[in-house]
Amino acid sequence: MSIPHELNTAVSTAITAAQEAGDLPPFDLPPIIIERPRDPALGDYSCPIALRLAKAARMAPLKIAAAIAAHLPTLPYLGETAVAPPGFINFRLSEKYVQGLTDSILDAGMEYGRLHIGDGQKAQVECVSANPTGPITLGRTRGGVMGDTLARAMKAAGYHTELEYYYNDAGRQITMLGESVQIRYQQLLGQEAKLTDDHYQGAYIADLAQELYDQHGGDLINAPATTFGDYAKDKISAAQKISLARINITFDSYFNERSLYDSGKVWEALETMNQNGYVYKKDGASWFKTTIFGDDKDRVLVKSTGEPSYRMPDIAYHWDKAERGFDVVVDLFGPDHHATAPQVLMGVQALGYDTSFVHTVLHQIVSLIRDGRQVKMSTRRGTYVTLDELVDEVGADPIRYFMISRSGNSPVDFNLDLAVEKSDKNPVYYIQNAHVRCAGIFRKWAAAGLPADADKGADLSLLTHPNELAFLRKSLELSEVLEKMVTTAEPHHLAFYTYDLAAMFHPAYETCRVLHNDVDDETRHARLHFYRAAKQLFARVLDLMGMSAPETM
RNA sequence: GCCUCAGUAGCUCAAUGGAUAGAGCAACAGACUUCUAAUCUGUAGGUUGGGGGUUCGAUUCCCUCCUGGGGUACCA
Repeated sequence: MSIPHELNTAVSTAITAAQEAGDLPPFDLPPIIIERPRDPALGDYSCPIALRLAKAARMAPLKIAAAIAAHLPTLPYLGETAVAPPGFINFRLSEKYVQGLTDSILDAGMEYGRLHIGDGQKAQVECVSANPTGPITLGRTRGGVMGDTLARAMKAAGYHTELEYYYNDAGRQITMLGESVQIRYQQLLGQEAKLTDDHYQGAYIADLAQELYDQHGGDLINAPATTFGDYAKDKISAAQKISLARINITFDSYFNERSLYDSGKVWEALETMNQNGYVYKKDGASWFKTTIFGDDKDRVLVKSTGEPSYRMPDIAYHWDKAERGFDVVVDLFGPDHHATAPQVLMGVQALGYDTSFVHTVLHQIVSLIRDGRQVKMSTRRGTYVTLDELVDEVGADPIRYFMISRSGNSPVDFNLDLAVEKSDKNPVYYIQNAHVRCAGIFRKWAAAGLPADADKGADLSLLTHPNELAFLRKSLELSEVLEKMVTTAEPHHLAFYTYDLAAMFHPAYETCRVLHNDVDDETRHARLHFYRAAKQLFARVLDLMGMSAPETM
């Protein structure tokens, strides 16, 4: 159990004990909150419960705080506990405990920060879910990085987590894809054929047509559009997987939209919604009474052509998720889906399911900045920048970092110049350089012929510099950050935390040298241990973000 | 019109209803015979869009107005 949770319990028992002793009157206990004080000088943790109890207890907050503090059980890792106006109870970790965090980090290794709040629970994160009709765009990339980062955090929190990609291999978009390739193919054969505005314009369409021509010559001239569509979607989907793998996103499962038709799930869902009284016919189409759920108008489920609208299979898909029994499902949607995401959940409710297990995470757009100016992109004209192009230009690590460097509610301005800059202005570089600096110490140590395990059994009480202690205190926060990420489904907390961690590391590196002549052997060994732990911790947090931890740069 | 996101330092953004609203960039002033200065130290910078309300306490919750982005298909 993490320290905030233990403090929570401790405060709770202290209040009960104070009440039994007659130091506090009886009252209903509101939720106890343990937080980090704004000013670290006040302590490591803080509890404002006394302020909240003032009214119910009819006592001055300061007196309540004192009564609680007097009944607190002793906890091994705590130093002093103080009561401060207007009524805070402030907790401070003992220095010995903080110094010992080096061992905690090294013992836990790549499991450091592990939580148990998700133990025994099944979770799913769904993201990207682009149609296999073109390259991965930056918007989908953002959702993918956010989703993958959340999935990593959820695994660290104990959830059995799978990352899923909903593969839209049915419907109108695939039809248009097939026709687009077919038309390009016909053009290669010198036939009169033209793309309309609804077709895909990108150069990759012509490339696919050329591939088919190279393989089959003119033999496909009478083949149906589906022949071209099936070929194109398989090729494009394979390319999408490769693109995403380049930024360390690999999916545990691909869910095919087509399977929802093959299994009859789509029509079964419609029928069930109909039986539950949520569907009616109008103008030859089947409508979903979303207004029952507060929508401003009803929505079409099946078009008058008899073809389901995109909504119908999406509902069936989420119905399937509900039946698969996940305890938590996280769905990531870009700004173009902000309106439709709630409609899908309404559908699941119309099917008789509680949808509170689904967390929809929305994010805003990504724009590229080059030379201080926004890069113009247009999906229609096919002049958008793809994930592959971005990886080619800046590499995977900056993409992973910058895509979670803002709250999903804020747009991301991806600065191409900054992303590759080798200086402290570039947060990616700044963070990774902390790991590099640690690695440098061990390289130098080995080059000097010193024993690799010299820090074994080192006297950790020599780690007394405020910069060292501040870094170690920060290291303890990882599990709290992971918990916040999981409970709020907000991955940006990890990006900020990691930056802060680096900002606490570099001052320690400047002030607490290892190999300098004026450092005595005892201190030298303790510090070597400190940097061993620091290196391990940066490897850990970088891994949680899907980034590399380089030895040199 | 309706839905949604945003409005916080010059700029880009943080801040589970708590203490003096924080970082980075930009600006200014300093620090290298260095385990790579690929960094550090310091200064300055605020009516949290306006106005109400709830609360012991509001950037945070509620109402209202203003401004900007996105969405508002029998496309996905």
